Amino acid sequence: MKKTRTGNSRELLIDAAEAVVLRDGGSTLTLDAVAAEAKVSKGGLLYHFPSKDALIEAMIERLIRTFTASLELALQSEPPTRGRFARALVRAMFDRPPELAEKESRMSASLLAGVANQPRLLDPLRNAYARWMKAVAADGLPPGRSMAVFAALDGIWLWSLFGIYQPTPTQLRAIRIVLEELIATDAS
Amino acid sequence: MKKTRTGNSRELLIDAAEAVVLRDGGSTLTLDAVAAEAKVSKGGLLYHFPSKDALIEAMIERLIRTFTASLELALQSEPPTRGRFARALVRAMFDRPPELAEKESRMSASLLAGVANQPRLLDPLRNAYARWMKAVAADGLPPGRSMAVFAALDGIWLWSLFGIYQPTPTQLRAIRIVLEELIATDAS
DNA sequence: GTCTATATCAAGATAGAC
DNA sequence: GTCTATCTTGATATAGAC
Repeated sequence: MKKTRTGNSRELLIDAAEAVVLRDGGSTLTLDAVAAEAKVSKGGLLYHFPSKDALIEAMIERLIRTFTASLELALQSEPPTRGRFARALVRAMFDRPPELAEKESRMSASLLAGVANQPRLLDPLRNAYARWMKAVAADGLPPGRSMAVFAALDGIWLWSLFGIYQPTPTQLRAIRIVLEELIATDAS
Repeated sequence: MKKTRTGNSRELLIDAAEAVVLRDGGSTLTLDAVAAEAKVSKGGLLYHFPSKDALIEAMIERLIRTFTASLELALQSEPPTRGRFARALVRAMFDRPPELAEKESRMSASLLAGVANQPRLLDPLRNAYARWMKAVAADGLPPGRSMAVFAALDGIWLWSLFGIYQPTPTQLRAIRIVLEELIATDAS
């Protein structure tokens, strides 16, 4: 713990930024709003994050860390048999506390939206996916299965991200069963 | 053809807006840029679309119409057996000319991004999904199958939308086969 | 490290002439 | 229906004091 640095302030500022997005939506993510939320002046904020992009990048990285953590957790309790990674993905997506999932959805949507035109900011996400896709490829199932499961989960995520469609709990259960069968069934 | 109205001008302006987005990205979709592209003044543009939101809404509606049309086409050549809608979805997504798909992806991403904070503008998309989900529910397959297929297609779409991950042709083929088997296989 | 004050700018929208 | 000119706002970022 030698290096406290400015690390803690940064985390607090990211907290504030998240609070703003969750409370008022992504379009209100302005430096003023974040500074106010953190009870800091804009100058103070800009000391830690020299630009708004830097702030957004940090928010994205935190979001990825959070998801990665719950994926790791799910992985640990999966037996190392074929389809392990796919099973962990399914659990990480479906078994997340609903209100947490809802928050992360809104956060993700706002960030994706704010960032879609500056592809560079999505690099951390791209890197994360590249890693996951490697795991998918090494998952031991017949070709395409794990990736199809991954895609389906991301499809549901997309619907929720932009409020495009809200599956009922029954529908979600049905989809989950289909995906789990896809993982469990032997190649045809 | 009695009502020509301002319809044609509107279409030309939407063409221009699309051209701007495709050439320079979504963040450059400004009234000035669209007006310049259409060789019209900003005032002229605003005569037809009283606000930028109105323009974006029209762009979204056109995009939905386009996709709906190719889905209808795919539907027509599918035999009316169980899983018809799911099969049509698969074909509409996979068999689209690649460079067209790429354009539509970029368009969609820019529009989604610009609009994520004003959920009302996504209403046309929500309505379209509501219709499709009805068709999915009536598709005749075991519960969750058609919807899982739909989700998987949208997941791949999401990856492409934001350039998150680019599946190889081999991977795409493998996924497609998995999905088609999911549609064709009897309930387990 | 944090603050205030200010520069700068881009963009949406309005008004009114033609 | 289309144009020019202008208003207004809201946001990023900088400069420099404390």
